[in-house]
Amino acid sequence: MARQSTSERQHQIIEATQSLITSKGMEFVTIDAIAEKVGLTEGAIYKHFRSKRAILTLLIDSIEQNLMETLVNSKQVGDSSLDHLGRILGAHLNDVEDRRAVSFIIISEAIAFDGIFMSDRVSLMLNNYLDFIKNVVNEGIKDGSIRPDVDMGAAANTFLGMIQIVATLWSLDAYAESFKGLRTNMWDIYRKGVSS
Amino acid sequence: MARQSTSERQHQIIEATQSLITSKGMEFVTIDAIAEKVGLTEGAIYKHFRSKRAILTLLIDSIEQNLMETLVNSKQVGDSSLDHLGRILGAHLNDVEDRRAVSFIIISEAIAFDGIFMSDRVSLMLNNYLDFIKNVVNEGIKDGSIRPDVDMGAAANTFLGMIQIVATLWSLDAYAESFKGLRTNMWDIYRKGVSS
DNA sequence: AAGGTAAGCAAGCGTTTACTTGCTTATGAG
DNA sequence: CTCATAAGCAAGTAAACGCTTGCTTACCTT
Repeated sequence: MARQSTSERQHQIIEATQSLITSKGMEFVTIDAIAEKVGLTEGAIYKHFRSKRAILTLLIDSIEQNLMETLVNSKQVGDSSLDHLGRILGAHLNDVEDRRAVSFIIISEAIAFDGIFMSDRVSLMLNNYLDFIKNVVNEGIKDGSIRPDVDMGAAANTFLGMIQIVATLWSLDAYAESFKGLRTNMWDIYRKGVSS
Repeated sequence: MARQSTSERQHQIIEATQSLITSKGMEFVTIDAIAEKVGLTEGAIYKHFRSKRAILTLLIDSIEQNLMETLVNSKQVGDSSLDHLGRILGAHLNDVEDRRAVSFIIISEAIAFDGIFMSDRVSLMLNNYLDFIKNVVNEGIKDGSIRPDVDMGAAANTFLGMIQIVATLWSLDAYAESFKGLRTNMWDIYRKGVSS
């Protein structure tokens, strides 16, 4: 109905896209579906974005930002680096539970989309993420909460793996309930695996 | 050129499909591309399969079979259940290195394809896989190689997570070299996490 | 050798989908 | 109030893709 500015529309459009991905899956993300969700026509979308790729690119930018904010914000005073990792895991699995875990769903799904370009972008995001985790692990070795012979890369990979598999299984709906226990129990295994 | 029987063609077709997925990604898997790879025309594919879905279904059947064979075959005499897990991990990561890890790539990619149906099939496969691992963990608790307070579900999930993340990163080409070390180092973390 | 079965091809159909075009109209600056 | 700007719509284009059709031809059985 009411006309709105491009910046507002852009925001609505990436929100709609995000919502479509989590609720229906990547295959249902068409310009038409996005337009309908926002309350516009297909053509109008192109007043605000040059292409579908541009939409997805901005979406990934926004996801990466959220992701990194989660990483930074979950650190609390008095936490060892190992505690920090535990909180990050908790925060991510919360996102998964709350159906806000586009971050990790998209990793799986976006890969198959738009060929090389998208892969490169997602790959960059993942490497940034892994670098952050590696850094936390490194701090953990310094502050003594993580044993010094742990390989940072392996620790970061395993950590991300735990999150991704939960997101994957959830998105397949293989799940439903068995969540709360899982979080504690997976963390228990990881913690014992890396703590000194 | 030469005519061939449906059973042979079916085999060639799922091989070609598998190869397309690993080399180019799910988006390049079209009937036309498959046909070209096999050396046929599009129409001829439909002499051997009712639909694209039928091709993918048979492919997943074949993948599941390979997967389960790997699980069973990697057990060696004298191995504890924990050792068995270690060998399974090794076998899977070998597959990833050898670009034969369709099993895990497809988990990510096929989800986005063909809606609910495919998801259900993949979900079933994953649950079968996880059940097997849970069982090995359970045996490990009995034979004393795994500590008794480890949650079987969490242990199985974490295990699968390690494999999937490596496959994901590899398929994104975020990798290349840093592989050999990773295998040992990830296993080191996992082992310490679950062993008694 | 004959005939039927089924593998194969070339062409086309119908749908989906990203994107474009030509026009209308709301909005905000001067 | 005026008018340029840009948001929006309806309709259309072109390409991709799954699948079908009508016909041909290789192969196996008898």
